[in-house]
Amino acid sequence: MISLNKPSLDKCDLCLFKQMVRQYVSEEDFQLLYHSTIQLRYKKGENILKQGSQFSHIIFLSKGIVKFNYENEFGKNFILTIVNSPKLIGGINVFNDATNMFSIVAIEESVACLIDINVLKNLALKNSLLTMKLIEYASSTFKDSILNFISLAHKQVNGRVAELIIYLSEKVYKEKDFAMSLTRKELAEFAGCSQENIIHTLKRFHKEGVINTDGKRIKILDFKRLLEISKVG
Amino acid sequence: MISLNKPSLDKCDLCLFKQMVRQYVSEEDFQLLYHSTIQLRYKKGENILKQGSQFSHIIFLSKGIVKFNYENEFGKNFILTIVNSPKLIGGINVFNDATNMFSIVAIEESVACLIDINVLKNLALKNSLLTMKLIEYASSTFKDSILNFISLAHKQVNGRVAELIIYLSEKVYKEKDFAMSLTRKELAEFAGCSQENIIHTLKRFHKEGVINTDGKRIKILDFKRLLEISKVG
DNA sequence: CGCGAGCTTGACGTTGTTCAACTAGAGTGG
DNA sequence: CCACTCTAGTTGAACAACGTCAAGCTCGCG
Repeated sequence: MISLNKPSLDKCDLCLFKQMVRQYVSEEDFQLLYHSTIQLRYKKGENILKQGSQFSHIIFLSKGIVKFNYENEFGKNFILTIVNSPKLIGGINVFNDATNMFSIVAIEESVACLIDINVLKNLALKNSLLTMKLIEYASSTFKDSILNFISLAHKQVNGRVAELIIYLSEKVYKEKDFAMSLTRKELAEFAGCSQENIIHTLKRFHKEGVINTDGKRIKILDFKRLLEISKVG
Repeated sequence: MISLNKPSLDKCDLCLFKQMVRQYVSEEDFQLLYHSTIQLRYKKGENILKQGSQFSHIIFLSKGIVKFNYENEFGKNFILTIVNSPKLIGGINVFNDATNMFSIVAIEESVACLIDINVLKNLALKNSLLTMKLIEYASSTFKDSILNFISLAHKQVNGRVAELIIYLSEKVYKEKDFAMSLTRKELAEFAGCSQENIIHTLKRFHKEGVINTDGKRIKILDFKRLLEISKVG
């Protein structure tokens, strides 16, 4: 965590989350929330939220890309999902005050607003509609992650890598031709296989003319074929 | 679905969910909820809730055991988790009115109360605390399922089967020696491997004296060893 | 220039799937 | 009461997928 700025109201206007909250609460309550929010900047690789820590803030990712990382009892990492801004993250267990199920780590320079959970809870107590909207907002991100994870779980590496490329292209980088900020090791943690297997598979796709790889740059050449591979598994 | 009875208030007293709701709403509102609830009995193998269908009821499983089943685009099934009564199930996307992510299927004769989602929503709108409690209640079941699934996802079959046996023993049947109502095929869908692999693995465990298998009956002989296998993966 | 991190390669053994054949028990109908 | 069939379970062999290992490569940086 590098800088700690009180966000200007200008910046907050760009924040979809605050826009949403604003619809349902009074200006007074909004100001309360605004003053209990801190905006932080994260460098690549920094933890925004640590697995096992106490849940204290709702996080709105206003800029950057993050990974949801789960570490098992043997120190092995799995990437549950990767999401792009702007998005409300880490908000699923808002009303379930437990510890965080996973870490959230910036994989590119990111900016996040940390909204105090207790202040938000107090607002929500006064306002059911807000509560519902919060849940709706938070659970959709969560649901996507899970579906993504389920989908990955029982496919062979070919299918998983194909799906992963499509996911990165469509949901994260929003380009058919993108330069990832993920290492091969991270790709492996995402696909749930060994690093070497990722490399072999990418190379195979490259040779077959499905994609073009050049270091961290991936270009999708034959989307239809890629989709087919991802489906057949 | 066999019988369709209006539950007696007596029976409702046993329903943990209704007990919970009762704490937060007026008797009048509770009656409203009560009259919009139907209680159904399901035979083994019957769908309580179908993947892809519209979300219309919150389900309280008052008796029986169910599986959460996910079917992919090729008709292949995966069991996400198996839960025992009493438990609130299928309630995670209450405020996210989408379609159901998975099917819920009775694997033993079960009884469930279907609570009308719109009536509940109206109550929740008047009562934030209820909303929060609902979320809390529903998301804890969901969270467990997910953790369970993540844990299974990246282990080898040995570890997955060991974990599965422990799970069934501790969370579902609550005995070290239990008679499952699951077929080998279902075990395979739970562990995410082939039926034959399940059989081979169970046999190996049997030979090594870790468990005793006799058809659908499983007896854990060496729990410590089983735990070890499940951890190492 | 040398070092280290990330990446690549191919060989090899292990794990897991598929397939085909077989067994056992339950239900059915002549 | 026996033959037939259907389903669940079991077995082992062949084959494919995958992880591991060990070695080498490349690029950026001190």
